[in-house]
Amino acid sequence: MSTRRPGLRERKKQATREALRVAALRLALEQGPENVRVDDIAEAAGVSPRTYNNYFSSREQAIVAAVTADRESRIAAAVTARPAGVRLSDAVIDAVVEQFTDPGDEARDALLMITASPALRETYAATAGSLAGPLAEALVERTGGMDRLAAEVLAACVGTAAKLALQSWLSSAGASAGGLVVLSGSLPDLMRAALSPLAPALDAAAPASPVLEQSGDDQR
Amino acid sequence: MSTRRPGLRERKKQATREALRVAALRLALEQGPENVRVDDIAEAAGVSPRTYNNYFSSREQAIVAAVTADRESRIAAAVTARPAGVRLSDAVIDAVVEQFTDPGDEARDALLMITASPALRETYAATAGSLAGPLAEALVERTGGMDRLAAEVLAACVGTAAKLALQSWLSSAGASAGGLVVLSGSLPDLMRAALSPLAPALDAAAPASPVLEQSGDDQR
DNA sequence: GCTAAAACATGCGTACGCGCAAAATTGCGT
DNA sequence: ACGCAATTTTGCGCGTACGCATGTTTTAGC
Repeated sequence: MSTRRPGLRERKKQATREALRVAALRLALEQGPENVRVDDIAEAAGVSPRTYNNYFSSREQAIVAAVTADRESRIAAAVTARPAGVRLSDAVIDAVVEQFTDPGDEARDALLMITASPALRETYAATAGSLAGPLAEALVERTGGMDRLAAEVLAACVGTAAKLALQSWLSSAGASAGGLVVLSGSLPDLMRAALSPLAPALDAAAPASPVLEQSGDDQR
Repeated sequence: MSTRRPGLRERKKQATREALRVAALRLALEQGPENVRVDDIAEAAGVSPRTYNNYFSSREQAIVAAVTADRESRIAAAVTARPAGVRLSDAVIDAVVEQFTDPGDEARDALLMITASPALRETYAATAGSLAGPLAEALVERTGGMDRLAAEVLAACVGTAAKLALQSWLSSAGASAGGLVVLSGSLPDLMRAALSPLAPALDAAAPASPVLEQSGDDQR
């Protein structure tokens, strides 16, 4: 009675998804992203090509998913894990920067590959825009009842800023008319710079109920 | 005394693009969005199917483009056109709301159709996220030298907020686990509500605006 | 334990997205 | 006016995305 809840069916689904992620990443690393067809990935994962598209709607998604995986929920968790005293903006920015700038895993070479392929870059950057859901939840929880729409908006904006930072960092080219210009800088610095314009909005949205909990409410 | 000389070549390009937009919208309205193939649109516009994809990278884009067209530049123009005294947040919010909530044209039925099709809804909402470029330019110009990255970030966030507002407005369904919940409201109100959390960030980013400062605090 | 319902995997067929290279069109110099 | 260079259009082909129908597995109900 230990591993009950997920149900056998759901576990198989997750296993298949995992297998596809792993296979996609491995093949992409071995043969280069452009030389991998979905049929190859499906075959390596032991499923039919059609099944692949039941899990990922594009070839790049599977490869990138192997790196991003559950980053969204990790960020949300990191936000709620911050001590209650720190300002909301600091909590959010630190959490996002921490989760994005720490490849940690063996994903280093994977990130290198993603950097090299425009299609993968775009998909990778797009994942940053998808952290809205869990983060919004975390915002509501942390502020003790922030306006729901405001939380959604701010979470989505954080994702947008992170996405911009990633794009800037990954670009180094294609800065044509109206494009971004400034690069040069480490990813943590760049991401902080991209997120800092949002700090006033985050702090301004937190005043709903300044309930103080365990320790002192004042910080720094 | 006519307009500039974009060159005959460029005019033909715009004409082709226009023809594709019009044809796509007309066919979609007549036969329903799902019953229109790109070949049909291309044929109606008098070009080859391959040429279609030189102008639009998806079937939905052409249909939606007939409605959105040059909304991005109109918003940017509206921002710069606001008198210099008003706060940046008011200028931006008013401009965005004004441009998004005025279908004006005969696009009313088109919007109705877009509302009905999930694929079109997504593409339509995505256009909101694409107003970043011109708007960032307008922000820099209006504030007289805002940080470039900050301008990009804030412009993109305005687009994100507008996109969220549109999605909420267009949804009325599919609010499953973690999704948005409360809707019910006119689009202008909804969009103002979605944009207001960003007001502090916008005002904080305006460096030197020694003008009137009213105590209006729309943020509770 | 058996049966019905639901969910999933798979094959097939259609349409789409786009890279590539040849053909057509336009811009410009002389 | 002519021809060359740049740009655009077009046909072709490959790989992808997905709806639909079917067989198979899992869950639910009795």
